[in-house]
Amino acid sequence: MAPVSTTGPVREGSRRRYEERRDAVIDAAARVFASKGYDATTIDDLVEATGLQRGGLYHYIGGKKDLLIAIHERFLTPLLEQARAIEAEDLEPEPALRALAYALMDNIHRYRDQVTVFFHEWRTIEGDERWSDIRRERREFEQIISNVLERGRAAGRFRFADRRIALLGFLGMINYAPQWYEPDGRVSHAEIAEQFCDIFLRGIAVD
Amino acid sequence: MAPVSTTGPVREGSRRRYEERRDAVIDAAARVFASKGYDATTIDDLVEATGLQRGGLYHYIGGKKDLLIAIHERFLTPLLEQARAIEAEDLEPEPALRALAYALMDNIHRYRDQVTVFFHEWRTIEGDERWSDIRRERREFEQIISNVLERGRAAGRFRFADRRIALLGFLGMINYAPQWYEPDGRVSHAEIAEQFCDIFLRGIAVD
Amino acid sequence: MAPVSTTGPVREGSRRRYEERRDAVIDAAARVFASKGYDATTIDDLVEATGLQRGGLYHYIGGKKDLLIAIHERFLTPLLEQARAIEAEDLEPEPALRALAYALMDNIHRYRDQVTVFFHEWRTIEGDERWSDIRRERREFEQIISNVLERGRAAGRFRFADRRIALLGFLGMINYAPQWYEPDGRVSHAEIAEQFCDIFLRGIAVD
Amino acid sequence: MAPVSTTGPVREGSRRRYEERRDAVIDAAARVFASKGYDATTIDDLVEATGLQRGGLYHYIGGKKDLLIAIHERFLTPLLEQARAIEAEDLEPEPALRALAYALMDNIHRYRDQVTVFFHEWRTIEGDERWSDIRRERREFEQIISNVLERGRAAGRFRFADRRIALLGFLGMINYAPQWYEPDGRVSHAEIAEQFCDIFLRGIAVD
DNA sequence: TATGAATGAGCCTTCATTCAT
DNA sequence: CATGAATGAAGGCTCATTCAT
Repeated sequence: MAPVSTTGPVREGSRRRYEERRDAVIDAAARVFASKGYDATTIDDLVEATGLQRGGLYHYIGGKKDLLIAIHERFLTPLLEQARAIEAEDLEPEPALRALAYALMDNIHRYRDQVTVFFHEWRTIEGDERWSDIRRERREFEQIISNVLERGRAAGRFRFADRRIALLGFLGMINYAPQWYEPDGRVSHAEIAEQFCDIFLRGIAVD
Repeated sequence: MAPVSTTGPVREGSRRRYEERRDAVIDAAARVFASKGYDATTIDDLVEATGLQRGGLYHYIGGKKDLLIAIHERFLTPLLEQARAIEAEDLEPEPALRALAYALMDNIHRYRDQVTVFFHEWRTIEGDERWSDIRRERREFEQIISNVLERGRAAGRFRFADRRIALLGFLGMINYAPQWYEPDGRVSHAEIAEQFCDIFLRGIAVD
Repeated sequence: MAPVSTTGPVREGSRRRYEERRDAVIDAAARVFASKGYDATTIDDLVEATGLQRGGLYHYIGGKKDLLIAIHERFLTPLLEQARAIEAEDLEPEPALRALAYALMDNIHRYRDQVTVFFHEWRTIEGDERWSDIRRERREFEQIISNVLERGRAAGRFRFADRRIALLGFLGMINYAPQWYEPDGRVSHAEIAEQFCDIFLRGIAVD
Repeated sequence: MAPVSTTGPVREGSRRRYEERRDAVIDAAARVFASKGYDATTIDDLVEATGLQRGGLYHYIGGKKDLLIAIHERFLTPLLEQARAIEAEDLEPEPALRALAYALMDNIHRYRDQVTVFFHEWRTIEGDERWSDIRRERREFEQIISNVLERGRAAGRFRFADRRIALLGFLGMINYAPQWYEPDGRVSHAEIAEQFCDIFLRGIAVD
């Protein structure tokens, strides 16, 4: 490599390469965790899945548990951004709920491994210091949906005996999907979101 | 007491005591697994939870993994019996679905620990030989619900774009409950089932 | 049972029954030890082999290790008696050696399990206090053979470079038999003893 | 050193070091097994004997049982090579048998611990998949000796009632040696082999 | 950066033996 | 004599992580 380019660009480049590899490690871990479970996965499984060596792996991760945190950030951050964007659009309650359902289902589709991992292993990181951040983000996401429900009710468009129960029913329909959803299945993730919304919205519709 | 009758009752009694203790072990295990997770639970945790010693524990279980099987049977068997009884009653589609929802929610309420454990750890027993039995029972339960949906549609009472998606939406609402349900919460499990049915049944109702 | 006979005969009878059962336990243990090895055999294996229960077994044995001692006494005592009897007969060296070889081979044939067990597991009881007794008996048996060899040499009938090596060669031929001998084999144990003697005696014969 | 050549030798070197240490582990295990017995030897005994720690030990072995296989290969492979070489020399029956006896006794002398271990513990690996390989090698070794006996008989030099019994007598003399042989004893292993051959060859000689 | 040998705590399980009934 | 539940020490093995090279 030429000495001229070593200072600036190279450091940029090496940092980028570092982060690319790190992301590749996280995704590989998500894949393995999703298929065997977190505890049943050994560092050697990750070594095999990443093509790195045991020691090399630790250049990219702090430890096995950190991967769980990283895996979660991987899908929750973009999901929350989408939800905030939808909220900012100030749509009518029905299309807002549909947009949120689609975003969530799209997230499940895109980050299926990551979502699956989190779904099964969140208790593992429950005691971790970063758990509160994750918890806050999840709460915020749920609050955005809850707000839409409330807006619909206030506008006389939605009705339900208990808003929280309605919210949890809505979330349950979609969040249960990682347990059965298959990317190449008969029904696409977008159609699933649509059909769930059809049922749920008619279910809470006034009239 | 005549010598003839001594063997019978005594053996009966000791067998009963054995099974009672075994059930107590399984329930204790379910409680601990539900709170710490299966992998994070050590045999010593179970020793502490049961009051037995390490070796004594193994009189009642074949191994740690067997507990997972036993825990599942604990709640799935009565649930399936209830579902079959409901099916045998030959109710109208709407009350049939409500009865099934109630049974499922009641099951979650009663066997909360067991359901929670299964929900998180079923993959651990996926490879086990007894897994196929469990799988079959679960399939049968789902089929019973699916049949109700089909009957409703055939009778012109229900409508949905895809029966399987509707089924999974229904199951998702309820099966997601172990993730948030608290026995002493504001809304009872019966009310939860009722509200979910209100939404879902209106959501798929014709008219 | 009539009260009259309880005093004398009954105690005799019960003691005999006790010893019969004890012997049955020892033989069953020898059979299992011979086939699976001492360490690999569990008390439960013996429970199964004897038809007794765990606790009941301990009425007949002091412990697992004691069985090893008992098993050895089972074959060594009669063997030594035979050897002493042969020695007392004051035969010529050749027939004396043949008689001893036959006695040893007969012993292997009769107490095959016991001999096999001892052959593999004698080190287990090496530290035991009763080991010295066993050792002494074995020494005495070997000494009897050694004496015959010496008598033969003194009489100008046998020749060998080293008496101990000759003795060990002779013992090796026969003692190695438990490793390959099968009771229903083509060649009987008596014929084996005979052929070994044919070879060995010609091998050390003067002229 | 040119970068190109660094990979090769270095890997060679580390592989060699690995194998050297592995052999050291196997020999240490043989020593301990020979003195205390396989079952009575704990992993901690091996830890102490090797200077490694528990986990480090498992870099070199697959498990305790694997050591037994490795220990056997350690002495059987060179023995079989020697036997094949002797066979290839096409010696007269008498010197051929002497050469084989010497090779076997030399093997016992050199790999005393390993032979002792195998002698006592072969049943432990009887069920192992690699057992058939070992069995085959042993059979081949015995067959080589058997062939010599047959050649001798065909040439009118040897006589015996049954070739297999003669073979087993010959093997027994030598194979029994690990039970009593001591390296620093009065008679060397070469002399032992010689004296055994003197007796056995005269024993089966024609004339 | 990369390697992989080494660590050592900790896990699940087995098993000979005891003892209240 | 018989039972079998209970004991508890000990064993083989795994695995996340470290660190000298």
